[in-house]
Amino acid sequence: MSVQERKQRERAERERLIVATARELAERQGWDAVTTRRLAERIEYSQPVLYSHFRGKREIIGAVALEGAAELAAAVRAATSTVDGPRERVTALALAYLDFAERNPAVYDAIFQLDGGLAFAHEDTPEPLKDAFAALLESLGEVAGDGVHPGLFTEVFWASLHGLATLTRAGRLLPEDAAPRVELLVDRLAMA
Amino acid sequence: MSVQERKQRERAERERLIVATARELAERQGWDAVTTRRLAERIEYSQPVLYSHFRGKREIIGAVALEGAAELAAAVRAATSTVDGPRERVTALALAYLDFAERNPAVYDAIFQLDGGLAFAHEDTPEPLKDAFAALLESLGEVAGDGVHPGLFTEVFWASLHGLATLTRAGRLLPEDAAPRVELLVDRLAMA
DNA sequence: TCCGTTGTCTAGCGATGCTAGGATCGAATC
DNA sequence: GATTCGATCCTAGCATCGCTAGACAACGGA
Repeated sequence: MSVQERKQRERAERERLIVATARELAERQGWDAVTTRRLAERIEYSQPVLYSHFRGKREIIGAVALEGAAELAAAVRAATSTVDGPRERVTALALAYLDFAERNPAVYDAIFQLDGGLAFAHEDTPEPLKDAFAALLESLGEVAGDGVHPGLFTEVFWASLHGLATLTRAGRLLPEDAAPRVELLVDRLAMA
Repeated sequence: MSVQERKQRERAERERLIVATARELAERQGWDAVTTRRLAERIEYSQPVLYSHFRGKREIIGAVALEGAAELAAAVRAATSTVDGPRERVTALALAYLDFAERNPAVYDAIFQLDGGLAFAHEDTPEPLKDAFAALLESLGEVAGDGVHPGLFTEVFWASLHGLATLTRAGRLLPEDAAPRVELLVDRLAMA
């Protein structure tokens, strides 16, 4: 029994190593640099080992995405928990969200841009993704305004943040004016 | 002289063929299916011919992006030109923008998601891209509100639309609620 | 001590973007 | 009209990609 448990532990540990290495490599050199060969070399195993843990590269991206979604949810909650006032919380949320996207571009891509083979907007959506949306909803639902469904409002606000994040990082928007953009967005969208 | 001119015409014609074929293939089967081999086969030339027109696949994507940007600008102007009232124009703009993204997903990706090797937010940004932004600015600048820079407002509104477009198409948002999302966005962001 | 399972690696497949080098064709010159 | 010469295009190939088959070794249980 104990032998099996040890092997399971080692296997789980190796899986964490794969995900962490993929993430680090992606963050450092971009997802294009995350090839199965390079990844295998970094973890000091051969390529086929990766396929004993994941179906393919997509699933590895998906694993990074889930890990990142949990961190994003935590970051948002941490940023809003210490702030008084609904409107101020929303501002803090927006800044925390954009800050996360800026500091973890590869992870952000894994969550929202790349195909990690994850389901969205269904009941079989992985828990971390639903929880990340829930974290947004907690603060944004307060400022949806009368007669506006909190979920709908959260979707719209989230989409705006997502647009700012991706367009900025893709070089479509200059990062200098990030602050006034957030200010404008919160001023107009948040009621109360 | 006439011989050279004919050759130039034929060359330009072939270049258009390459771009049109790449676009059609991308729209039909996704950008992943647009390989240099398949593209070469479709235009009935060998692969190296592509490289006598473009530096590589990136530049082909860029060419599709420029063509698409011009069409997007035209679509936005067409949708807004026949509408009375600033607010109504903005609603029409938003719907036209999202409609374009939905009906030309591959082209939209080429413009805003993929790396087409294009410069943005600089003075050396290609004209069609600057003009597409200008087309948005024409209608959005009217509803920026007092003391708000029209360019900044346009950026924020555009980012919101971009977020809705990409999240919807990536399966992150359900398409059913598209209409109320737009309504909410226009209601809150547009002043006047 | 032997067997069988489990785990890992080497080697290779088809496909990718891109390029070198030779063949071919047509226009200009004698 | 024959001949050169440059432009144009294609065949063939390189390195790399994601992924997999099959050989091999290591180790627990009989």
